[in-house]
Amino acid sequence: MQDNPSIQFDDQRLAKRHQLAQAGVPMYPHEFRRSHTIGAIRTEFCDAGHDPLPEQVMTAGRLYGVRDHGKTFFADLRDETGRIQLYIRKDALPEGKFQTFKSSIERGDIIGVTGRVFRTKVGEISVFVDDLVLLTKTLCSLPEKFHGLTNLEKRYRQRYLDLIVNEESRETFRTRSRIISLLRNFLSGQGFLEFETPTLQPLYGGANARPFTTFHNFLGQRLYLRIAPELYLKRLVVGGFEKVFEVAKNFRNEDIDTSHNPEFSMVEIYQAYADYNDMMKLTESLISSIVKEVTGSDKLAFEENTISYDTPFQVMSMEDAVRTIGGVDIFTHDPDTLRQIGKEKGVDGVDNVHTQREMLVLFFEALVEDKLVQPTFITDFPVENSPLAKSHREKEGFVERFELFIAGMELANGFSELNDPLDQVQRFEAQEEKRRLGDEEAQMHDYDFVNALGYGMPPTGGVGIGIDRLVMLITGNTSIKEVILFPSMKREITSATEDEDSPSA
RNA sequence: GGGUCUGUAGCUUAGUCGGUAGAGCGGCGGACUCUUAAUCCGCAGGCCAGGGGUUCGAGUCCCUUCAGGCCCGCCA
Repeated sequence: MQDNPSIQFDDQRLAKRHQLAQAGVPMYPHEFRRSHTIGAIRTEFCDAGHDPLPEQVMTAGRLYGVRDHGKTFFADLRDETGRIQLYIRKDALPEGKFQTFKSSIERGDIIGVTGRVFRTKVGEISVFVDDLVLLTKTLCSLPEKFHGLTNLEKRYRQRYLDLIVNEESRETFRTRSRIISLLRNFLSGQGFLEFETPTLQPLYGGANARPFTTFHNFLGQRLYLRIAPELYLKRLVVGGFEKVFEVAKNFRNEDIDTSHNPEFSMVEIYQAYADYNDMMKLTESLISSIVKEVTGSDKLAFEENTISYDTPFQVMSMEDAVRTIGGVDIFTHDPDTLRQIGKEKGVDGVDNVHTQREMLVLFFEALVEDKLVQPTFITDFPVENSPLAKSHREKEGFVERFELFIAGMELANGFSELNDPLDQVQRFEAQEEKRRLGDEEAQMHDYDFVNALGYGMPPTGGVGIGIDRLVMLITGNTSIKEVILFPSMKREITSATEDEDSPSA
């Protein structure tokens, strides 16, 4: 049976399965109608006494601890709503059931029980089992009951197993789901419409990143997995939808680390007749309301810090941030002096740039970013780095753009959207020039998009918020892999894949 | 890409100076009708991540491959 080393069924469990089959016990019945979930039993019968209540309940779940006392068993049964103890007595079960249970049903199996609720003499609410039925025989044995599964690689690769045994992990993903649903409610409540735009795109745009490339056989054409939904969502604003958003999976062909996964989730939001100030207001109210709703507090611990999500968040221009936090007043120095200062302060890349504005960005990244622990909007970026943002209404050479930093992480990025089609053409051309010079992450010239702008997009504010990082902050996880159910992992080479042509098949 | 640490039974792990690979949980057999990391007695279970080397002898030392963690670089 175990010829294929990729299959990790447990021989001892296979033997039990065989026993059950011989005895004609159904191992994978089609349904089981519960009268109560475990959580419902706990609420409804919380004041049960030592004598079993008259009412019979039917409930189901996975068996965790099984404590064998000879002619009785105590066992822990768990479903999504909670855990409850079963009290199983030989003399209470139908003829033969006890023996079947004892010999062939074990920890990890999924069973349904019929019984009556009571409280044990040490005070634990339990189900006095009158009958039980096997609902799913498991063939893989569960990790140890006390230490559980701690091996990170295994937790990520076999997330289902992590979820079975690690309540904290289950709680993290429950919270993640809740955050996304609150996000949708928040935006819908303000009149935003949710749309879905292409994931497979003939051109990629909306961010600076290397894409994944694929090929459509029928079209005979190369396609890219989107790096951002931005350019499509703005087409919707051109089309007359004034408040739109998309909860989008983005794909970026870049390295993997504790804050980057090749595919990640982002919500992008666009609002007509709004500017970047409005989008900052929207962003902070969205984030702080989700934090409060999920945790019941506006202060959260993250790493060694306590982060306050009280609004308003701090706002600082990039120039001010570099001056007050980085200690360098960029525009009082010429580029050569800045290069000198940069080298002294360990700022990378100063040899490759020549303007004060470019220096500003480098100084910001090196000296300021990771010091922004409390929620802080950094505003007004140099035009060179922001081909889709509108020029600043007051500061020459800058755009109306902001990024939100929390705990040193970039959490959101938004701007007053560029809607002047000619300006957009020039920005794309500048990007094309960068591409020609070998910048693989410069943006592609999207002619259909500029034509869309040619039909007129109202003044619009937009923002993208990283959902994975938001979940990290709210759940207190410092690795993005802890908040992505199935994080990208390198393929394992098993002996099965090496021995494709062995006679095992 | 660089550095560093890790990989031993299904899981959690011990393994000293290089000398027969040890435990707990889980499993199996036995005892036990209010336990909860149940308890007690007994048993089985290991290609020490893979490959190569040094050695009389390697889980242990060396080289290398694979996978993962962390830090740095790269990257919105």
